[in-house]
Amino acid sequence: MDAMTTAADGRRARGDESRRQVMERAVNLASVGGLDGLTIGALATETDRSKGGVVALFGTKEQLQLATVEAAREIFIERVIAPALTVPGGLDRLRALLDNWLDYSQGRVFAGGCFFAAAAMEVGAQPGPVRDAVADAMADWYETVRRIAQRAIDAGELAPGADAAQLAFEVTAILEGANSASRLTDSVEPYARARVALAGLVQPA
Amino acid sequence: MDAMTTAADGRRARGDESRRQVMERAVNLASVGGLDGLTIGALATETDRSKGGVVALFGTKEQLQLATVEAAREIFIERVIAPALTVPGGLDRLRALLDNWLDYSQGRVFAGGCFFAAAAMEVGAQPGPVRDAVADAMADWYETVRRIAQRAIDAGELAPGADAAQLAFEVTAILEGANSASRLTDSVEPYARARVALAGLVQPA
DNA sequence: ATACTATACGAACGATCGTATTTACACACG
DNA sequence: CGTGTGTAAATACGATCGTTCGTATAGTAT
Repeated sequence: MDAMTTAADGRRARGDESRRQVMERAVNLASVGGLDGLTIGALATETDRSKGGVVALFGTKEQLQLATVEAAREIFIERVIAPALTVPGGLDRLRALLDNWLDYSQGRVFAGGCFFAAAAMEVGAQPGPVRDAVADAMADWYETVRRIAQRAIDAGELAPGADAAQLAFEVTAILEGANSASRLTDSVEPYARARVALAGLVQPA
Repeated sequence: MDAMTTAADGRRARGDESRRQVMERAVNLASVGGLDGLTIGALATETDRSKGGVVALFGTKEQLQLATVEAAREIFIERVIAPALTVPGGLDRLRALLDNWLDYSQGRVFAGGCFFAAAAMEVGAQPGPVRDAVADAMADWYETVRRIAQRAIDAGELAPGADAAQLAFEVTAILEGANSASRLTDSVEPYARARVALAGLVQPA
């Protein structure tokens, strides 16, 4: 029993590829119909698989939901956070982060807009592992914004006495507000309003 | 056939009372489990009725959802908007409106926090009459904030050149952000942050 | 008295839900 | 080569979904 079982297993590779394909659909279905509206049967049909096949890959529905949250998290990091980390820390990085988020939401990386904004409202009042996973992801995001903002403050590029946590709250609220309003009004105007608001919140000292 | 059929109909009165009782439960169930998670069977069980009885009162599930949105709207108006309209127009009325909203959300008038914030994220990507009803309610709310803010601007109690629509967007985003964060973190801290943010947005000229 | 309407129930419908079981096949490894 | 394990389908299970139906009761209207 090797501690590191050789990665060259045709079955594992095949299963991983299947999981990847199913997940690609799952995150989009969930971003539209919610994590609860994401059903094993519909997921199987849309990926040309049997229900049993999906169950074999992910187990119970709750495990499927947790895997979906994790997959969405990876996409979010790849699209929003990682590119911002290539920008020098400070105000520029903070601006890049927020721009990335607006592009991610407006560009409908997930069919239903921001996956986590929808998930947070859906499971926010329903205790359980799925809610915890979503709450963790949101806390991570909030903390990322706070940390990057703090660095901009420390660098003297924002008001010296500014409260990074307060700024993170306001900034994330504006972002989510744009996402929500845009979906409900089928308009991109809220994103323009968000950019105006953010310009006011994130400006040189 | 009178144009105005007399209101004194024992059957109507009995039905209206039944509808009222069922709706009282429906809005709370929906605020926790969503408009889709609101099932006829569960609603019947919780109100000690048969499924057929609930169907007789509301018709299809979609009609039940529409009635639920309308009932929530009335409660929202009663708790948030109406009390603010008793305050003299201007900055005071705007502040009263926002305070009422925070009390309404934090006080959990609906078990799951703001009914419309949850409903908007749930049905925002699902076209249909229910989405339209929620969008209407949200547009009304946004317009109410904008109108009251405009009056404060006209009265010279806010920055003269301020854009009421932009202010309404920012203010509602902060409110929803507090509601969402509070639910996910089981904390009232977001409401304090919201009050700080609103104090900055809504301050005398 | 009669016809009509508005609740309300209880039972059943077909569909779909999540899950479990069984079987078949592909590949790894001793 | 044979044994074990992971992938996947097929099938079936009980539960619950939304809806429909038939029936009963109560109140209104003619």
